[in-house]
Amino acid sequence: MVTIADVARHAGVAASTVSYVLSGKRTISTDTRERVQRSVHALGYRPNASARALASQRSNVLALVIPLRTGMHVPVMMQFATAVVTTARRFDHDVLLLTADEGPDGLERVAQSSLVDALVVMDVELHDERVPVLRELPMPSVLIGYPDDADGLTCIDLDFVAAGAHCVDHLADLGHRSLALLGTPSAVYERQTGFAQRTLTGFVEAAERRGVLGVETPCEHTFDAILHTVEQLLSDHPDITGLVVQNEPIIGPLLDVLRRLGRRVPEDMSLVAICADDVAERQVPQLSSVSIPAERIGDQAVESLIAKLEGGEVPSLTLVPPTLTARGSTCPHGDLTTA
Amino acid sequence: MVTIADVARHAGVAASTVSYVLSGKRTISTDTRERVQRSVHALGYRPNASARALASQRSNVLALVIPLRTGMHVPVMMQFATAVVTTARRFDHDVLLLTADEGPDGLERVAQSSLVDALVVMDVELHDERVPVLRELPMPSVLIGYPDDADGLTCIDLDFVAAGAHCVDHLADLGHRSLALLGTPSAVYERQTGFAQRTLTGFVEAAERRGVLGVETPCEHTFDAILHTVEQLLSDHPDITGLVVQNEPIIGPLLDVLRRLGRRVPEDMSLVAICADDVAERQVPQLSSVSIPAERIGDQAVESLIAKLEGGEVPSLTLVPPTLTARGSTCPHGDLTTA
DNA sequence: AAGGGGTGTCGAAGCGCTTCGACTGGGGTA
DNA sequence: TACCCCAGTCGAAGCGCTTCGACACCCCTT
Repeated sequence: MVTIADVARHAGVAASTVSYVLSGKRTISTDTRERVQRSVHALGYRPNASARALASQRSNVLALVIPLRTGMHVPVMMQFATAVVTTARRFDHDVLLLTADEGPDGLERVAQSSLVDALVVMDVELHDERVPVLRELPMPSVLIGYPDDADGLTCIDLDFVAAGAHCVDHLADLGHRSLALLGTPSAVYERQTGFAQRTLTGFVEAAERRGVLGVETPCEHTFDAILHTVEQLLSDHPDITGLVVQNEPIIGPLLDVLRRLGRRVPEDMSLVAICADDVAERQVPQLSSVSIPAERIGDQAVESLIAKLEGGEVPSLTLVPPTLTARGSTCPHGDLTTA
Repeated sequence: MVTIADVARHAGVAASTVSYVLSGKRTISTDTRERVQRSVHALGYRPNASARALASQRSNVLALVIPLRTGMHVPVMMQFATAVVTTARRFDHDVLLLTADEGPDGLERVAQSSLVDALVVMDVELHDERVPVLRELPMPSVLIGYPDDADGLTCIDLDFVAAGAHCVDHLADLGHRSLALLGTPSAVYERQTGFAQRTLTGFVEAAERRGVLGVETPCEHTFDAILHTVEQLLSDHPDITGLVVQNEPIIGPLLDVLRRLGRRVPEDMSLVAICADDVAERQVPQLSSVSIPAERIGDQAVESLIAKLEGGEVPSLTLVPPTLTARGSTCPHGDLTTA
């Protein structure tokens, strides 16, 4: 392995000069700089990450904590992860992958051993036991999602309350008077997962505001569960004509179920999904949907984290406004002129 | 931050003694050991990872290179990633996440800067430009999947040739004489991705051996593409009664397509999938399938890597034998007594 | 001609740990 | 009794880098 001393010798300068050429932290004459750069190239020098981290107290590594929980939709998580890694690399940082099952201890471990400089935590629950740990940790962190008490934290999330409301508004605007929210598996609600709770809140509030019926039910992932849930729903509330779905993996089977029950989409049943755009576009008919801007949120998380590392101030809570794209799964219902 | 010197002072011993207590590399009297351990606890000491890495030339971090390529099935990749992280933690290692789009340079970067001790590389192509780099790198690596020339490498993979053959054998045993392989998107074949190529090879060879018709076609992910592909297939080869599918995301829509075309599964068309068990079990009917033991392969990859780090010898190529589980999507065809 | 202020470079002191060789003292052997 | 050996501990020397203060040297001012 070639060290900074080898480069210094080769270029005929002191090691510290090489360091300053590489970091740009002091002015170096053009002549010296170029000579050093040539030596770096010639020898194929790569700074040793540990030595650098030890001396500078910066590892240039971010921790990314991803959930491995039941009911989480994997492709969306991967989009977050990918965005985080890609953006981290833009800022010359690497990403250490932690799974949520290490819990709060895992955060303490990587933070207190100075393995990482900062943390990105996904899948935050309303009352998350990692939150107090994050508050005490001697390094910045950013949460994707946010707990009940976001004080002293930096959180970024899609505004799921608005997302739930948008769906209701869209359907209500089309004249639908009875709506249902087909949500995530009940385990997700029981964990008090923020995004699920908030969508529900937005859905319920908007339904009230618009004076329409808004019922909600969790839904598991198996075909039978979907079939049973929808049958139950439609027998309890036969007049439902608008469905909001926040549960990506059931979307395909749900369309089958509706077909099997003789409900055409959108003629008999309008449907709005909260899901990634490509999923919505892949269905037949294409689904009206509120998209999940995973890439944007992942980018933003890393950018905020880097800003905090450099001593900048970032807002405590950033809510990304949702956008609804109307596609072929929703259509007007009833006599709109009286609505 | 509390350092090893603080612990040593607190326990009334030398810093090196603390180090030896922690590493177990020299014998320490029970008395001293316990005193040191109490001090470690009392002060909440965590060794500094960079200092440790610098002094010991071991970072205790593995690199995991995951693909972000078109056509890859995300949930399966996450299963690999999860298994790798979990097993790495069992061996007291962490995992640095790299995306494949950093290419060979990314491998060199993390290896030569001593950021990691070893690498796990997923989604290996038959002629992978990262392979020569891996051969030269001064540290061990394990590939999940394997290139044409696996010499000097350590590779682990499901035996996809056998997987393809198993599917054919299963269908042929049931009396089917005309089979088709519905494969991955053509981009995956064009990249010369090992698993896709090998399944194809196994499928073709087995069809030949069994004296049955075996045609193959790639298939994109959109509904229209699936519909078109299947229609084309059935019009070119109307007598096809057995389908092998290696393309997880199309499984749901494919069942729709068959239904729409009036082919009942399994009465009119038997279907074997190469996919994760939970996906197979979620369908109606449940699918006969060859499962992808992602967890087992991920575990095995890390175990081999750790063994190599400790100087052990590991086989160059480990092929995990596939297992086929018959479920409700395959049934006998024709007059079996004459087959 | 003397003084002052940049600019560019160097040397040395750490960063917190591991590891090597050396030392001590107690127990066994000859 | 003299010797040796081993278990247990210590001190010091690094690992490869960053960073601080010091120091030339040159140019400009007065």
